Amino acid sequence: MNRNGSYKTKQQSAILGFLMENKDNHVTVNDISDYLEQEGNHVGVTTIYRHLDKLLEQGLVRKYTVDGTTSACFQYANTGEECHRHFHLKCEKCGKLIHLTCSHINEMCGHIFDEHGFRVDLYRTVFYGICRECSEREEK
Amino acid sequence: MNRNGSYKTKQQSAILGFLMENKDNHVTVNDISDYLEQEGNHVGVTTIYRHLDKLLEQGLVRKYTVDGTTSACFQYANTGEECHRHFHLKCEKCGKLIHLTCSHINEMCGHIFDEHGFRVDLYRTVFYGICRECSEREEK
DNA sequence: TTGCGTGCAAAGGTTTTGCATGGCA
DNA sequence: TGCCATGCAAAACCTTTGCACGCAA
Repeated sequence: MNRNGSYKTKQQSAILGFLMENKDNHVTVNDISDYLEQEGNHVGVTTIYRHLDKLLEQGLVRKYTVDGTTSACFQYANTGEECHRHFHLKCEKCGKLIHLTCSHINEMCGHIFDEHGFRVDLYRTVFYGICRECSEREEK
Repeated sequence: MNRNGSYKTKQQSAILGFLMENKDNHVTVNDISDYLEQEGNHVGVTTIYRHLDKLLEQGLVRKYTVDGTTSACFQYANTGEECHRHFHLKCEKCGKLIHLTCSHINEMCGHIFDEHGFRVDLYRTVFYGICRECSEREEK
């Protein structure tokens, strides 16, 4: 980090710190802004966008958009393999976004690639459906 | 169509017509607006957004966000029942929509339901990724 | 001191909402 | 006639850009 003449600043480490704390979830620029504000640590959104752009270039975060949302989602990119198995379930009833780690998914993506030549991008893919709670609520 | 007290209008059929003509590609609100304008058939963007919302609810179009673009993409969706049985791959490079029937996917959905209580709606779910052709093109 | 970092304000773009008018049935 | 549909304008958002000032090294 901090290559070719860039400075270390409080804002930078605050943003990166929040991203790392939430490495299991994606966050929006608003999430970051609100959190820092709440911490009594105001950082302008401009600065947040600019840091995210840099982190993106360095490959330290991933950016994606989830269907049905308007703003971009960012997530700290851990280098572990698990993140390739991390996928998203979106409940169409309550809107809840579920983060799930499951080896079956990985297996299936491998199959799709081997058999059909299509490389699935799990970061971008969201499974729509009905979550357990909403299913149970419906049955009554 | 035209259930519960909705009217048929020129704008409606113009929009749907354009979507159907371009069912192999995704289009943006701007594409629709520009095309209709060019045809001497002005339709306000508000109207386009409202129709797309309705069509989305009825499952007649799909909505995507493709990385690197700012505006949402829409694509006419086949209404055939087969679409409930197979699943969809969307190439992020060329925009192609691939319909695939594969037992692995059903197996995996069964697993997600059994293990995680989440009932996946294959009709609404789209797998994002890169298709074989675009992969091969990239390698060069 | 030097030059990048910051943040406000403003601009640019997409999507939504309010409201008066138009048009289908 | 009774509603829904339409479209303009304006608002609401998200994101980027310009510019003066702040701050790390």
